[in-house]
Formats: sequence, structure tokens, C-alpha cells
Amino acid sequence: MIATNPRDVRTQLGRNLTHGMLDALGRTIVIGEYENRVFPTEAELAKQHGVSRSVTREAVKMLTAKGLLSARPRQGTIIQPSTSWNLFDTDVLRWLLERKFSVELLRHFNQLRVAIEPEAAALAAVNADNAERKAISDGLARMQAAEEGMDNALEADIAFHVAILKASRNPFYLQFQDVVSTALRTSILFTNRIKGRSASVEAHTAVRDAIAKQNPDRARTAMRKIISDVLDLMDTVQLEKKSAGSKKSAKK
Amino acid sequence: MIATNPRDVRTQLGRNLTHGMLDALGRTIVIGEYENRVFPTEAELAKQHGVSRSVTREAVKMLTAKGLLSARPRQGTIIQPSTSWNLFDTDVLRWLLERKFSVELLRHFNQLRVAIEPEAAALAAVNADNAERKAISDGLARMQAAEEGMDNALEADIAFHVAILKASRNPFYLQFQDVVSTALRTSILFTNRIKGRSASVEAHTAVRDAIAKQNPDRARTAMRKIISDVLDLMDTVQLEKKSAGSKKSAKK
DNA sequence: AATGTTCATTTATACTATCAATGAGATGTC
DNA sequence: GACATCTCATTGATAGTATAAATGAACATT
Repeated sequence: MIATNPRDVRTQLGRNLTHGMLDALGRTIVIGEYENRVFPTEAELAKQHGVSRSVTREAVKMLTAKGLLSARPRQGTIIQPSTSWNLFDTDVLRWLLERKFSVELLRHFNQLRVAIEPEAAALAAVNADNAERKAISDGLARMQAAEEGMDNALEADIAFHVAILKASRNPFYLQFQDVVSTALRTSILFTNRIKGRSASVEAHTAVRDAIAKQNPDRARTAMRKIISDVLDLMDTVQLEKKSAGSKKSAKK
Repeated sequence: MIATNPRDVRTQLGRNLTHGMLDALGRTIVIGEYENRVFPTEAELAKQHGVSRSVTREAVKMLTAKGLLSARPRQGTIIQPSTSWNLFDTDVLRWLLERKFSVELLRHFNQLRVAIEPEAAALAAVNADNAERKAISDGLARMQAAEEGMDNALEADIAFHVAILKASRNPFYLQFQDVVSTALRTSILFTNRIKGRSASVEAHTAVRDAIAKQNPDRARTAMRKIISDVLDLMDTVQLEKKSAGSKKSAKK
């Protein structure tokens, strides 16, 4: 069924067979391809993908490292419940998005952002040095330039938010760069169609200014506003869909 | 120097040689053992640990999956900058804590908690079902029991906070169970020595009640208070240490 | 009947030997 | 000195074989 030959695996994604197989397997697992089917044994996997068992073993080991699989003699290799997947792993995140687009997932993304980024902004207000403040201002400048078509709005937005994460000077916050980037990239598929121009340059300016003035509380609330607006927008759209155009959804 | 024989690796940690080596290597990398030394080649690693090259390769692949290593032909295996380590990986987290105890790390932990947990509480207030609310209440009850020596205060505390993460019904928040647990376990080494009894059962009760009444805003602020109190405590202690007992540190 | 015990079987685990591909650095050539 | 070429250490990949661990069934024991 899923028969693949080595050349496919090689070209698909990855500098070598193992990475190619990692990607292929990871994707099919996350998609749920094996949901009601037993996961193959090492030997079968190797045969299916046309690679040696060592390559297979290494790919499987990488997937267990990311929490997707576990292997035990006699029992075979089995898929772990999705609760034990490491969702902050770049690969897992990518696979998650490659399956059908899900508003639910996007909402979860933003529910996370609304926790992380306001606090990151507050930390940045306290901890940022001049270079980091400049990086934030540069991001903002790019957003303004994008308003007049001089720059890419999405990339500018990402640059701004990532700069703040970096300025927080907390290694854990740095880890969210991927999540935030992908969340923004995905949001645009959904958000901009509705709101025409995401804009909200003023809101971003408020964050920058608060950080410049080293005011953590103002930075936090300003950032919170940006993201909770997105969340509210998602909720209203969701409601509209539910009431199927018959009744107007109340609540602003 | 680091010469190990297979039997050590086996017994150290892990159901098999690969996992044993994963743990041994991971630990030494995170400790910084190779900071100013070139990382050995596959062949050398295998010889040093007294295992075959395949085992070594699998361990290395797992470490690359966690972001600690990268390997390229001719160049060899090299340690990635710590910024690309996956800090939310259980193993990485454990290795991080096994090296010398660091107040800095503990502060970073709690700076993360102060972002996550209040928002998790708010989500729980909206999303929790009866079973989840009961789990939260049970955690609180255990904390009260612990007050009178009828239960383990630390485990009760962890149960309470984890129950809230679960009740948030957001898969990303679930991922923080490990972080929160280890943060609490580590905190106690530092916090309880100072404050006698951590207690603050009332503060936890406030969170529980807000969630029971499905009031997200109150839940958020109540939870925020719990954690920011810990952070404040850490800051004052830090200040006291700096002023070396000469001047009293002001500020409550 | 309930409870250990042995044993066969399946599957991951581990080792060895061997060859291919790669690419950084040394070497040579113009 | 710039550019091509060679070298070879190192990862990448395969094949074959042997071992160890987990499971369940058959069997023996109480």
C-alpha cells in the first residue's frame, strides 16, 4: 500500500535515508494513517520503504525520542497516545499542520500565545538591551513598511514577535519561536481573509513603546490585547458558522 | 577517562544499551563536559562506552532528534548550541537539573509557570467538566490533609497544578506537566527552607473556587498570585545574598 | 481449581564486517 | 594566487548472524 522506494524517501525530505524515513513515518503517524491498524514491525517497515533495517531502526529511534513511538521486544513498535507526543518539536509541529487544516488547532495555538507572549513582552521590558530593543523596533518598522507594500506583512509580523521572545532572555521562551512563527503563518490563511488587512500596527506600536519605556505591565496588557483580539475573532467566526447564517451571533 | 563498560550503561538507566548510552551522553553534553573539547567520532564513542557502532549511531540519532547534536560526513558529530535544544523534552529537562543546582534555572522555570498556569486556570474555568473539577478539588483536599501531616505536601501540590493543566483541555498546556512537576520538586529544595511551610492553601482554594464558579478572570488572577509570590520570594532571597548580610534588602 | 513453571515463538536488540557517499583540507597545476 | 584535483577520515547504508526479552500456551504442582 504505502510502498515507497529508497529514491522517493531520499528526495522527499532529508539529507539522508534515515531523515527521509523519519519524515515519511512521522507524517503518516500524525495523520492517523495507523489509527485502526497495527503498526508494522521493523522488518516490515524496512521492506515497505525499501531500506535496510538499520535505517529503519534509526528512524524509529528518532520517533521514540520525539514521543511518537515506543518499541519493545515481542510487542513490536507501537504508536504512543498523542498526549505523549512532544508538541514543541519542530518536526511534530510541521506534521501536525500538514494534515488537514484545523481551526481547533489554530485556536489552541493562540490560546498558548496569549499566555506566553504577554509575559515575554513584560520580561523584555525589564531585560532587553539596546540591540534587542532595536530588533523589536526594526520589526515594527517593517510592519509599517508593509502597510505601504514595501515589505512582506507576514514576515515582518513574525520578526516582531520573535524579537520579543528573544529579548525576554529566558531560554524557555525562546523555544516558542517555532510555535509562534507557524501559528502566524497558519493564521494568515484564516484571519486575513476575514479582516482584510491584519494591520493593528498601532497595537504593536504600543507594545514596542512600553518595552522601550521599560514598563512591564503596559507591555503585558498591550501584547495581550493583540492576541486576545485574534482569539475573539476566531470565536465569532466559529459562532457564525454554527448558526449557519440564520440567527446573528450576539456578543461583540 | 569516561570509559564505561556495557554493563554500566545497561544498569545506569534504560531498558537497553541504546537508552543507557542516550542517557549517559545526554547528561555529559548538558553538563558541558565537551564545552572546549571536540566531540568524539562515532567510532571513538563506541569504543569509549564499550558498545557497537550501531548502538552508538542510534543513541546519537536520538540526541539529534532532541536537538542536542548534528552529524555530517567528514565533519563528524557536533554539539548544537543550547538554544536549539528541546527544553520541553523530559530527558533534556532531567539532564538540565542533574547538573549543579541553579537558582537561575529555577527562576526561568517559574517565569514560565507564571505565564502558563494562570491562563490554564482561566481555560479550566471555562472548559472543565465535573470529573476534572473533582480532580482539582481532590488535589486541594490532599494539600489540606498534608497540612496535618496526613499526606505528602509536595505530591499534593503537584496533583493540584497538574489537574488544572489537564482541565484546560488544550494539548499544548498538557505538555507542561513535566515542567511544572520538576519545577515544584526543585522549588521545594529552595523555597520551603525559607518559608517554613509553603502552605498558601487559601490561595489555592481561591483558584479552585473560581474554577468551580466558572469565572476565568478570577481563576487567572488567583493563580497568578500563587506563582508570582514564589517569584518575588526568589528575588528577595537573591538580593539578600548579594548584599551579603550587611545591608537589609528593602521591599516586602 | 488455582497457581506456578517451562518452553516455544516472536520481535526488538546487538554485533560484525564491508562498502558507498561525502566533503573539508591538502596537494598540485596553470 | 586562483582553480582544479586528490585524499581520506567520517558518516551513511547494507547484510548477515546471534542474543535477549516479552508473551502466551502448554504443562506441572499445589
